Amino acid sequence: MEAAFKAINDVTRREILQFLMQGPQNAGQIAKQFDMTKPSISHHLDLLKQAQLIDAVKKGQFIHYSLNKKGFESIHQWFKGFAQHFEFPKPKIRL
Amino acid sequence: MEAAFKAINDVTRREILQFLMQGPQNAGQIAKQFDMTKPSISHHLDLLKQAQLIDAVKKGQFIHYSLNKKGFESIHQWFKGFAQHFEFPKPKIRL
DNA sequence: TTAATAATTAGATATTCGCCTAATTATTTA
DNA sequence: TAAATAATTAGGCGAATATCTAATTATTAA
Repeated sequence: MEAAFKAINDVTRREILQFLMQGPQNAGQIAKQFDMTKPSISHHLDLLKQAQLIDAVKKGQFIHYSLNKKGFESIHQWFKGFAQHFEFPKPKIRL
Repeated sequence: MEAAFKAINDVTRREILQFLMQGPQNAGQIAKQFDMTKPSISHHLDLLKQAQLIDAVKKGQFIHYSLNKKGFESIHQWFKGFAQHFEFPKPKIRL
């Protein structure tokens, strides 16, 4: 969970996730979307993978990246409690 | 939104949010929960406030902190798109 | 088997982050 | 009004982060 919070705390990585909503893409296609070097993107992909927010599958010399449900679930898990809190606030004591 | 992602990317701040689910608390009560100096906690509270994840109301020499729906909504907003992508079970709660 | 392509790993650097101690501001109490 | 209490602000420091260039690994094509 730690890794997921860390991963989404960066604009570029969040944009990579959004881009991947269009479907799987290889590292080069992803890098092309950003004004940033490939090594930098590669590093971001690594952090997203560590957080299980994306999956990587090697196909020849390409690596196809796609969204991975697991990382999102761990964030969702954390978030759920607060969602409930706002729906069912502690009753205020009435005198 | 930027501020919210930043704010939740820290264990202490996430624990502060959890503690506040019990209800509003002043800065001293919050600081007592953690093995950390008051200035450090004060800094964390500031970041949480910037992210609108908490509210601060001064009552005499005390400042009462409580959860603020707005910050959570901004996270939810981002998350929603991915939830749809994965078709997570629809939440019973809408923020 | 050499060259080209896709991507990562390594190393350096500037910036941000989290924590501390010391000082300051604001409020209440003696 | 002076002392005590609650909390923040200021300044400093080591660790983590984001980015770059250069080098490396792996695969495909000539």
